[in-house]
Amino acid sequence: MTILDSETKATEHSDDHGDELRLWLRLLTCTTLIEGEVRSRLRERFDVTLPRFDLMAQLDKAPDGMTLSDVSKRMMVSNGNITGLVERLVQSGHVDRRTSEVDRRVQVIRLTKSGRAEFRKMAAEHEIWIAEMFSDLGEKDVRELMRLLGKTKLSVRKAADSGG
Amino acid sequence: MTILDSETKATEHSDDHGDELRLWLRLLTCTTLIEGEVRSRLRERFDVTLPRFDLMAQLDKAPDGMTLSDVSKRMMVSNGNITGLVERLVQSGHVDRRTSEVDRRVQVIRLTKSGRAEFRKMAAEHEIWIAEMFSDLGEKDVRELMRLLGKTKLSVRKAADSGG
DNA sequence: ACGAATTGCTTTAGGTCTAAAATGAAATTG
DNA sequence: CAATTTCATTTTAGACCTAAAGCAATTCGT
Repeated sequence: MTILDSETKATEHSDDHGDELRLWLRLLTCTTLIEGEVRSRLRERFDVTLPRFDLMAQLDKAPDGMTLSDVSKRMMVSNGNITGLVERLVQSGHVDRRTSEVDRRVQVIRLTKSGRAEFRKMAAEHEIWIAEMFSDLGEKDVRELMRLLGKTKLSVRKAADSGG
Repeated sequence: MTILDSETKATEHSDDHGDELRLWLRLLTCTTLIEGEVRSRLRERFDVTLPRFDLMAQLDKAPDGMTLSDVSKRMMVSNGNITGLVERLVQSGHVDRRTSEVDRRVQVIRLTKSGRAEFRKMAAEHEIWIAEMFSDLGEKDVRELMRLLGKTKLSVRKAADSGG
């Protein structure tokens, strides 16, 4: 993987990138399956969408509130997206939004009392659903998967920073 | 993991589902990172969206064409979604769509000649991007991740079938 | 302090996605 | 064979999402 042997590799070791591609597709399949299942259960059980749940999850971890930029970074979605998402959650009374007094560009949002209560109920069930979906994996599997995905995360970030 | 000790577990081992939740969040992060990077590169390099690329990838593997239902199942997205996606690819000349002569409900779609050529070019680069993103993982890591994600896939499907 | 860059958010245009209802074709059933 | 059901697809209504442009507030360099 150093610069030196990358040339060597390119010639002698041919371009066998199929394994990584298959790995990526499998990773994507797992995520899609879980996400779809969570989405459908959230809808049936609580009549809430996944993005709203995710946003509330971020806010639940931040009792002092977050700025829209914070949320956007944490959720890894675009700024413009958050504006509309928050607007709907404000309308439904789950989220409180106010302009910062220190910097009038900034909107600080936080869960309302009822929003937090409702989220906690959903989160409790959600956690059980997830555990259920991973229940065929032993503790060791979970640890190992966690480790390998951690490594993957770093690897992807490195490639994204250098190449994009 | 047997049926027998599942009861024992439930009582003595409390409800520590945090590990699985963290695992899920990490899995989601990895997928989101890779997907975002691929999306942005496809856009910059080929001015194509990820869903279009994905659909073309499915069609490339099926020289005799696919029905919209086939595509919908393979891509794990809703039927209605495919209709619009295909329509745009037909408009841009990448995909050919015709009604089946055996069953007039069915639409058979396939890549056009130019659509296939264009896809192959994109796919070649795409494969390199993916390999690059996983490049910090050794062969052993890749194999192990593949195995664990396979196990995860089965586990999720089981939970989805029984619980949903 | 003052113009330029930056930052935080919103708006816009357009694509993607879902669930649910609707349409039309084929298969099944009494 | 007519009525019903099933199946493939489309339509609808609405939410989600991005990239890019726009706006307003702040900060920076001088």
